[in-house]
Amino acid sequence: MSLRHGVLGMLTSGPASGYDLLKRFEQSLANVWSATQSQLYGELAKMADESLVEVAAQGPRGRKEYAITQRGRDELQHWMTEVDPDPPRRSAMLLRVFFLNLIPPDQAVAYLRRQADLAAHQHAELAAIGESLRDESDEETFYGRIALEWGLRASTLVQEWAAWAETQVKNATRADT
Amino acid sequence: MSLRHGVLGMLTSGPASGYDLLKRFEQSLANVWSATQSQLYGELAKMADESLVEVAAQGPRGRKEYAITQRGRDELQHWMTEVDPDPPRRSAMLLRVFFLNLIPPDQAVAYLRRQADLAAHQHAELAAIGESLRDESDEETFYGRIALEWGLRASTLVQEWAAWAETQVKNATRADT
DNA sequence: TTAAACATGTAACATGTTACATGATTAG
DNA sequence: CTAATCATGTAACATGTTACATGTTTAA
Repeated sequence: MSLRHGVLGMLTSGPASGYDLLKRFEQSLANVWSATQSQLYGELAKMADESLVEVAAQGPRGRKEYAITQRGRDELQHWMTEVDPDPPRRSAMLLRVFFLNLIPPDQAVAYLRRQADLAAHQHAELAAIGESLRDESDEETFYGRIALEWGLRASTLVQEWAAWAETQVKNATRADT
Repeated sequence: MSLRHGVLGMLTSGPASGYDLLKRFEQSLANVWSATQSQLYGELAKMADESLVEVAAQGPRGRKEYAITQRGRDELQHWMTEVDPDPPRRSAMLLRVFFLNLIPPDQAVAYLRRQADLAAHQHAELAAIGESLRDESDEETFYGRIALEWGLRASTLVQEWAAWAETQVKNATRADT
């Protein structure tokens, strides 16, 4: 149920339409909580039903600007301070690692290198976002930078871990023969 | 569509029933790919329809032992070597970080400390699993250990990052006044 | 004899993805 | 005038969770 909290959080910086929200999810939240257009419109309707948001204004092309209500603020507050985040329960990358014994060691090594490469690319992308934030000063982006730092460290971790794993596989292979 | 690949991977070490598979998912795969009983029975039925697995034997209490077929092995091989794993698209923990500006700095710090604590607990649990694997020798557990090492490093990362973030928040707060 | 473990299956519901359908407004 | 952007909505389908329903076998 975190999509709604993402929406509520976005609405704290001002009213927005479903369309606006989609852009914001794609831009700033893409790496943290993805959402599709379809999901957003559906969730906004449900949240309006439950009075967590309300239609504050209408615009051209049937545009509906939603604003967060007090109930919405309360719900967001509660979620922020009293609900522990669920840890991620699934990693497609690690699931494959579990079954790497099913392919020859050289292919396992290729898999690990590929993961390191993907992580390097991700690191570069995140670093670019960091660069683009260079001018923008604090307040608005402060915690965005904190989250960004997590991403930077996580992608470095994958690269280091994959390199370590590669040496493990090679040692084991040599010891085998 | 990775549940089915998890099942296929499990079945490479021999035939198993839905019940067996559930235990194995709970024990060894819990941190990597979770699955419920309901999901497993449903997926096994679908996979049998598609000839990726077959009922190899029946046992007491209506027990059905499924075995992987050649088609299943081919599918698994393809997934392992030719399909890039999807990166995780959602982190409830980081989503909250994005909105930490909505709560007072001392509460934001409390949030970060809580995440560090949770990560420390997770690290301890994983270390215990590592200990329990101490006796068990290679082959079977080799790549499990590699995956475990990822978990250990990831939980350390969260602790270090949270500590760093805490200093950032404190510096910013002091500079503010 | 009775509790725990074994064993399967399904219904209801929540969440998430892709594709389709429709139309208004703006900028070049 | 016409392409891009703005804007909403829904249908179909896939995936995932919780709860219910049912019955057998084994071990204490």
